[in-house]
Amino acid sequence: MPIKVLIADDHKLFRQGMISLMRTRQDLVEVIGEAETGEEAVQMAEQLHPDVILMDIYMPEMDGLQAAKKIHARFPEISIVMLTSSERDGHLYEAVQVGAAGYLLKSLDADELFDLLKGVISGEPAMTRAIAGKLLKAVANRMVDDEKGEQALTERELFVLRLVASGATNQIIAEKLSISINTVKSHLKSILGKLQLENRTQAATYAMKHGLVMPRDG
Amino acid sequence: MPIKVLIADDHKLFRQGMISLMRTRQDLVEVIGEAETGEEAVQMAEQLHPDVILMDIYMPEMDGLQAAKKIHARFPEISIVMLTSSERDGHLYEAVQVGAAGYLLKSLDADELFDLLKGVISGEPAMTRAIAGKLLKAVANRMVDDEKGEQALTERELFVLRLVASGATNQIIAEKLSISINTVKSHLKSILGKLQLENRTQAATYAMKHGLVMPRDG
DNA sequence: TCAGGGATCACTCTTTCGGGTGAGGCCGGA
DNA sequence: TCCGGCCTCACCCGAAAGAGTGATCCCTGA
Repeated sequence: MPIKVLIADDHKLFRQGMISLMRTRQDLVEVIGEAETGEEAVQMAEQLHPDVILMDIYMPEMDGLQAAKKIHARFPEISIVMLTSSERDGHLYEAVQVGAAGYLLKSLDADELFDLLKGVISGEPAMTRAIAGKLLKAVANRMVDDEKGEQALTERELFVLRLVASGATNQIIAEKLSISINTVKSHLKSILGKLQLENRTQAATYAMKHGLVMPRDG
Repeated sequence: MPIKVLIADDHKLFRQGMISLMRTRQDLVEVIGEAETGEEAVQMAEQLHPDVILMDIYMPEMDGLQAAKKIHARFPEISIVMLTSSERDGHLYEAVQVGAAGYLLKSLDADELFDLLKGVISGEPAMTRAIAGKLLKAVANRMVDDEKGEQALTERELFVLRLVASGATNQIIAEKLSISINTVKSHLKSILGKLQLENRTQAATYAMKHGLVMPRDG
């Protein structure tokens, strides 16, 4: 019995390509559905109960990480494998946190993908060595950070940081969050302190590097 | 005789998917090669002389737009169709200027792609109505020639931009380049003008998005 | 109950940005 | 030869940023 796969990706050409590819390995995998948005992915996961969902991150309406979170909460038996072009570490970490069973890049080879899918249904994580290495480092760094007493950013600070990265001035940020510019400065100072940065420009590049911003192109 | 196609995209899975798709229409198209980087695309265009190149924009080493420019200059008979997920207008305009014969989104349907490819080899532009509409508007607004056209940064400006993205202040940049802070300001003003940005923070995120900064571990 | 952290805000002060304007030297194309 | 772009620099000025200090309110955990 082939592995039942749901493909969630907003690029129709990519979906069609994957379907065409998987048709060459009908013994192993069977695409039982496609979703174009995160919303659709959640609905189809409920209706079709696939074994595995190949989920992109950038999708309209609801991104793949949010969709994965919802699906994993309701159907933990479904293995969700993020299949994306994003090499942002932040996306990887978030994927792990929302319960993804794997994180693969679209630069992967099709045969490797098939191999990893075989493992996934028996509970193995689907990821390349490079990705696994990143996770290890992250865990190690997290421990080091904890010992150092380094603090994570609060929700509010993350929000401010995202806006800073978008190029917004403190005044604009204040208006968007309906708070005073003094508060924005206060948050920003806290951000710079926690991340050991010197100015908003460094904060912006930090945010980009760690995938805290979601550009709608790529 | 099928249309000879070269696929340039850094995502192996996407390339394999496209090849698998095109194999279903062997009467119409034949994939004669793949390229993973812009560099490779230029080389393979020279070696293989395809009829059409399906070119992604984001690629390592050299992006698709630069590659298209080089290829078009040397082999104007090759039709270069940008096949990307970028809905950024700037990319579209730039594509037109480097001589691309078409601009398509990956959200396209495979059958539509095949139809458009048929037209391309007889000289028709490959684009959807939505894209064509954008171009019309741009021409009407004289945006292509007047504003979006000349947005190429000079070497000096690129250098300044990279330093801006690293979080350096104008003073620091001036010291690193051994010029006065006034000159740095002058360059930065020019950068902001060309890229239609408002401040250095936006310039920094722009630099990150366009890979102008050397990626570091972290 | 009390300490501590988070979110909010005010006020001051110095530095940095970024716009405006103008200008000189250099170099390559029309 | 002249025009235009590039790189360089200067001065002015208002706006924005960022450091410093202190304060209030709320919530949570020891």
